[in-house]
Amino acid sequence: MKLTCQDCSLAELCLPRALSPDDMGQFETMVDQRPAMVRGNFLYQTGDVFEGLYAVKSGSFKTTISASDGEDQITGFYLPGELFGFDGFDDHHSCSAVALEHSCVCELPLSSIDQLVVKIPSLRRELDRLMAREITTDQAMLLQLSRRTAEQRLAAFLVSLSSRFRQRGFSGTEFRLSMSRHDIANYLGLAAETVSRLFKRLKEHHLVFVNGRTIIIQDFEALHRQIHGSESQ
Amino acid sequence: MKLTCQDCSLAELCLPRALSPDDMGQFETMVDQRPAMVRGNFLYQTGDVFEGLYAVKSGSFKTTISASDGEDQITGFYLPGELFGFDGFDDHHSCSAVALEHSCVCELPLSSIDQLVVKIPSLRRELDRLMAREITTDQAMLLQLSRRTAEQRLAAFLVSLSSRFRQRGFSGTEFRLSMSRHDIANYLGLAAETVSRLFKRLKEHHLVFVNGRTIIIQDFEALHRQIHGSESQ
DNA sequence: TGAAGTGCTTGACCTACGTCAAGGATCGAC
DNA sequence: GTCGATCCTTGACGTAGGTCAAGCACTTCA
Repeated sequence: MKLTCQDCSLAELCLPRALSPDDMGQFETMVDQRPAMVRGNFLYQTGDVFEGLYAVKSGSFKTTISASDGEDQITGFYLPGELFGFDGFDDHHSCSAVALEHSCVCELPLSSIDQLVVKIPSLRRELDRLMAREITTDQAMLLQLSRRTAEQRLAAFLVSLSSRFRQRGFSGTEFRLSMSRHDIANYLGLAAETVSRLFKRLKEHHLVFVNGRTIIIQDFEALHRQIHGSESQ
Repeated sequence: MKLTCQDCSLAELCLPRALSPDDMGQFETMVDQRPAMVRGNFLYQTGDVFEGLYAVKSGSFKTTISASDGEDQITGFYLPGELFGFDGFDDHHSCSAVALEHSCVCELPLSSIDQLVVKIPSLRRELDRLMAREITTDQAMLLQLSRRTAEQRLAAFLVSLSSRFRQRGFSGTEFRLSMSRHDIANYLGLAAETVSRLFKRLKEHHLVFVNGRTIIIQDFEALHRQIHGSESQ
């Protein structure tokens, strides 16, 4: 029982957003809905042959690259409506994608992409745009990691999640984290203990109410201010 | 007086590498050679409308994103034969490109790209590949910045430059850095003083001979070993 | 209802690297 | 050649955040 893209609640956010109703009809015949995945399942792994792009339908994912020694590095988190897998366009995936919770994706197979972009030039443009955005967010993250304090990184992380949830029609001030403290720390280039201490401080200063993985943003302005240099205290 | 792609010394490295002789003929009618640039000149700046991709013909470039406060973050260095500007596919450039020395680029205008990829499907595939590689290197850099010590980062930087020079037919063991200590530090998320001290140590341990911007790699193996955990001294 | 596993928090301690400051080397302009 | 400006080096010192260790709070499974 397949849900059409037109009926999907994510239609406005997902890839077909850029398409005319006509084109969308063509588009959705190409999209495969994949079986649901449980927490910890791999959608693909480093080195796997590139087969297509994926859109998160429900749940969430992280992508990781493996450090030759020791622990992996998380390179991104993906929420419903977000497209990922661009790292594979060079034939093989350079990272692995793991479900963070019970999740479901739609696949846009490579072969379909090739056929579709010929018929729908605006799709090609949209894919370029998304790929460029992937580059841009990675580079913004580079700046994060090398020029921001632990406090600023966590603030930026929360603000980013908040705005992505809001865009998706969820609350931007109250949400549940699908990733562990450990994952957050890894992504932000910190130790899990540091993240824990920072959450405590945010809570004490009444910027954010934190209870386990439940987040309620209380002072959005102050959080925003923290991202750049301004001392909070 | 325009040099054709066929006669260019970089033909084997640059974008047309993936093309048949026939296609290359078509390709090179579309490429514009830009006037030479001096050190410090901007090829494009953050926010500029995306006009096309650039291939380094001679010299070198850095790309930077601006931190809202204070100093910019360098996101990449580009050597002869390398293509850059992918960050602009989302309509506007998200970073600035600056010449590090007297340099020259070829431009592949966006309009030409659109025309060409229709006629030459392998070009489209090659562009996708390069864009994916840009994502992959950015993500590798994320790992660098969050999981490696200063020493490991500098070793990785030198090894990367070395192999890129070698690929381009230059010596992989003896080369001149076109960027300042400050730029290297910025790129690697370190202080310039730290980079200076690290070069001193590499020299003392006879891994690399360093004299100003001249680099001679003496013990490639040991340098390689440094990239991953193995303690040197 | 308890036992084991996993994730989170907190404290005590330590170190890699940043910052500040000063001096030396190099380069380009005239 | 010499005067500035820029770049690089070196030392002294401070600190943000890592590491280690222990205890707590869940969830899951029987």
